[in-house]
Amino acid sequence: MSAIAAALGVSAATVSNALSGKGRVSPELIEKVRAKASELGYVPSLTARALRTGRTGVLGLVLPDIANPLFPQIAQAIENAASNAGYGVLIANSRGDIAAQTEAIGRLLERGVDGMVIVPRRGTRIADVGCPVAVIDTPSTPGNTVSADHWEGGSQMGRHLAELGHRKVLLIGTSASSNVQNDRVGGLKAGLGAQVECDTMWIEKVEAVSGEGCPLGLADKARAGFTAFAAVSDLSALRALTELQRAGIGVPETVSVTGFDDLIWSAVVTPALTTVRMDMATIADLAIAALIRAIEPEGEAENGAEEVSTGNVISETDRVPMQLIIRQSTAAPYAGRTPNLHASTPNTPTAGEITS
Amino acid sequence: MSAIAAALGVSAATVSNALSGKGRVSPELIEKVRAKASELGYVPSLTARALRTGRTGVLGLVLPDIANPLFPQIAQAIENAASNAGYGVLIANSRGDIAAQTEAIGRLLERGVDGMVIVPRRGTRIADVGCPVAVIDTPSTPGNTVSADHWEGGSQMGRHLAELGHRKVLLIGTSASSNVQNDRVGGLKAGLGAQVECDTMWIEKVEAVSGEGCPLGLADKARAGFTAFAAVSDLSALRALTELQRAGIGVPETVSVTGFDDLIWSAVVTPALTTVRMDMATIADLAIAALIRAIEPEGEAENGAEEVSTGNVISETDRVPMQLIIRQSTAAPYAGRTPNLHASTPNTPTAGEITS
DNA sequence: ATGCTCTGATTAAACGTTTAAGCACGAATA
DNA sequence: TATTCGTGCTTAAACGTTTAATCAGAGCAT
Repeated sequence: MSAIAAALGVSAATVSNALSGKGRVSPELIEKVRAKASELGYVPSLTARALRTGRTGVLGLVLPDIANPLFPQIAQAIENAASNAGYGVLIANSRGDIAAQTEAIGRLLERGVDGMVIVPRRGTRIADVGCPVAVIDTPSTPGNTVSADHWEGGSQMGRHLAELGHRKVLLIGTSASSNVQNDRVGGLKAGLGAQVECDTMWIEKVEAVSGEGCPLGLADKARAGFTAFAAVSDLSALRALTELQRAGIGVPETVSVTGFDDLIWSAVVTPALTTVRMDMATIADLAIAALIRAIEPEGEAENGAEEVSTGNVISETDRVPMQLIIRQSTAAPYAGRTPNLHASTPNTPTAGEITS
Repeated sequence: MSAIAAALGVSAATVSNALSGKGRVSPELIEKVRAKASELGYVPSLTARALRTGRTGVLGLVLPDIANPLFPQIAQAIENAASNAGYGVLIANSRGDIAAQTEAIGRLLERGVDGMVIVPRRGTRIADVGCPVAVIDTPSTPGNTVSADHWEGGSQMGRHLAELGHRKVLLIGTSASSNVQNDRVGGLKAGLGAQVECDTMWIEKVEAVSGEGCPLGLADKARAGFTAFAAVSDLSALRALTELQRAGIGVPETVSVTGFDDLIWSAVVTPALTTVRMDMATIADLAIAALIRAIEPEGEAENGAEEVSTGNVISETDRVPMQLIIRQSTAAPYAGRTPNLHASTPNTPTAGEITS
């Protein structure tokens, strides 16, 4: 920057003003400065700027169990939204335990992030950490900034299943302590309506008894009359799907299987999974926007309130709708009441056809 | 820091020296400074330090298609290794195209990262970017810093299959232009040995003809005598597994299916997938170590070479072994020559057993 | 006693910005 | 004609460190 100033015979301050458009600089000079800057290949030192202004232009992203297959989607969406807004993204993982989570938050704070988005480990509440925080969890948890409307997504899926004619469905979740899973289950039940019988299986509980990775006994359930298995995540859906297939139970001819999140493999397995997808892009946009609103000084806020708020930030809309994606893993139940049984599943050839 | 200096009646420089142990400070004073520092809850300003020293303590991580399900593993391992070494990790995604990749690199550079680890989009070569770079690709590509020994992993898997008695196996990859997939295929062929017949199917090619997500026609292949389907990634393996199951072909009783990478679902599907896992933790450690070696001034390098190198950095070992994980999706072929056919698959009950 | 070296500390500059305050000058106002 | 004002720029301080250079004093050999 001083090089530009020297080359043009002006002061460094003027160059700064010219480039930022803040002070009073003549239009012609601004042009000359711009020209010289790009001629010299000037890139501002974000470090120096950070030191002076106290803002680093970096946001932290803390994720719970990083092994979560949803992570790529989230990270990508956040990174995208942040970099569109001119911010960088520093990652930190709070693998599992709460101690690691607070430690990760501490590390981000030390690096001077201007704010952070946290998708909390299930059940944890984020205390005031000393910088603006956007929490992505589920609308029903207090302190949530923005998230997918998991309840409504479940309800869409429930209606889909009910409309197909299912009257006895098994809901499958992993952990009963997860807010988002509970919301999804709640929505599912609501969408299915009062006239359909449903039961909920929490995988964590059956694994506590029978060991990790144990069979879920889904074939028995099918024999007991369940015609649909609505998992609350695609991973569980995949588990259900393969277990049923292995047992020789046709999906979707005999029973239907559904998931949540539209993970990478959902479209690729046979039969392709019917699922519901969250709109991570707009969730990320909203979260970042809320964060930035808290970070950057409000133009009109003349009086007081100069401090950036240091707690959880809020968004104008805290829930964004999910999208039902109907693929091949759902159909009317084998003994369904719908008359056009086969017509409703044109894309699902029988085993014989698929191998021909 | 000046607060500490004032409280103790010494100069700020002395405090700095005391805390860093660099200058000449009396032991007692060092103690007092330490005490005062923690009493006052002093945290150094990394920004100011960065401005002064020119090093930010931040590493960049640029990932190819961020939707890659391997991403969580990589990100977690890198973040872990970096933060153990006292560095932060800034992420950037080069979704697909090369332009985005160079743009992402540029953004990281602007933020003043001290170095970056790049897992390149398949086929791209990383030019000198102006800071130390660790490339994680595959040992056979030039410029690679460190990576899993994909070839050797393939060879392990090949031997496993050959030992089980398979004599005709189908290799399944997605893209023929991927270096790591080619290495895996090469290793597979070598491990299978000369006496087993094998064919390679590139999914990208069949999808170019039949459309994305089309059936792969694997049942036909099974009927044509292939007894094992060795995919070069777990995603393809999953696709193969479900397609075969759907067609009523038993895995592993009739044919075996294997994958690569031990992704999240591999252990959870039925039958659990036999696969080979890469040791991302030590890969990340090596990459970060190599990077840091290039970044931090060598203690003994008195003369010249003060500049940090600005190109691809090298590691003492460029390949780390993969680990074969044998689960339930592999067994001797139905018509195999091995006499103890059933004894070799104790963990794989038949369909009838699993549903009892 | 004088000069030398070693020790423990201080001073001051520097990193590259931003920004409040000041200054000179010409135009508009009284 | 004297005062005020707006414009276009400069000066200087500040952000919080690090580090080279300097310095005062003590111990020690000459």
